[in-house]
Amino acid sequence: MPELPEVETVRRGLAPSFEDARIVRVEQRRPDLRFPFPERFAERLTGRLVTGLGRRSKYLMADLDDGSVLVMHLGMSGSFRVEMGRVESEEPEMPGEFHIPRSKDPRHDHVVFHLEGPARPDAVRIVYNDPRRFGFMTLVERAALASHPLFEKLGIEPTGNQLDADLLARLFANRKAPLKAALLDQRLIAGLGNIYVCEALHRAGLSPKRAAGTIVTKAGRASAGAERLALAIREVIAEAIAAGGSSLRDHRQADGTLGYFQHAFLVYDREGAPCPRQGCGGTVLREVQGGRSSFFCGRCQK
DNA sequence: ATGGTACCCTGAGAGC
DNA sequence: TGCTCTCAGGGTACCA
Repeated sequence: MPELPEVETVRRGLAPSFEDARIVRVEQRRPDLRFPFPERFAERLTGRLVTGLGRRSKYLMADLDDGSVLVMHLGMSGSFRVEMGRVESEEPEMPGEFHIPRSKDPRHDHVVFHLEGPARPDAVRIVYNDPRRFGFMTLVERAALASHPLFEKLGIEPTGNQLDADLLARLFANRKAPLKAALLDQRLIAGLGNIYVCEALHRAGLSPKRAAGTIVTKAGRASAGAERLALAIREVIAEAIAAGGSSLRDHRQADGTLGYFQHAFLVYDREGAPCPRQGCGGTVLREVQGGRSSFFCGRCQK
């Protein structure tokens, strides 16, 4: 499901169950997802205390008390759900109790973490479900994280003020790849995906097909477009996180609730709709770039 | 180094 | 109903 706002939403949903809990058992139900699980995966996790749950780009990382980090990526279709108590029974939920999401398709429940922790009186299970199996999990020593192949080339987070027009200009200078491709390049900016790139480009009034280097002036300075783009990226990401991410195809968050940012999409998956920009009058188009759909207004995105 | 493509996998929805 | 086709929020390997 995940771009950065969805992964951050998952992190916040899982943190109360994961943090300060002990992993008492791990069910690893197949040898691989996108990649093989590491050797002795379940064994290395069993007995560990989870000291924190973080996020870098689209990766979730659970810090463990032995100095290792459980790194998890959701791919396209991965999701977690939290189960508490006797979820298999038909007992009605207690009033005011959490909604307990049942598995949509238990065949794709690939990993189950059994936890004991202080957050809730009941034992907790965290279940990873991933029909397409583009997600993966691995274990990395914390001291080796920065130099790990997954992380060493990752670009900056599109949150906070670090991403400004000048940095964007530096990253994109002289690049001939389209803006769409440059924004999706995780080595430049880490965490953007197809939806939020489409949305940010529309907000900034920039065409996804325009060469990335053209948002830099001849003098090597950030253009007005670069200013708008940096702002648009930070805003759309912040708004999406605040909304609990986007829930496409009924994809639920860890606590069973749905994010609602999909209702704020201005162009994504809106081919043929009138451009929502005031006074534009254009139409939202869909064109494939690099094998993925770009949604944009052909009139106001230059 | 840079940019483009094919491919990994399953499920949902459209069209016939 | 059932078939076939296309598409899907990601990333990597490999090519020119």
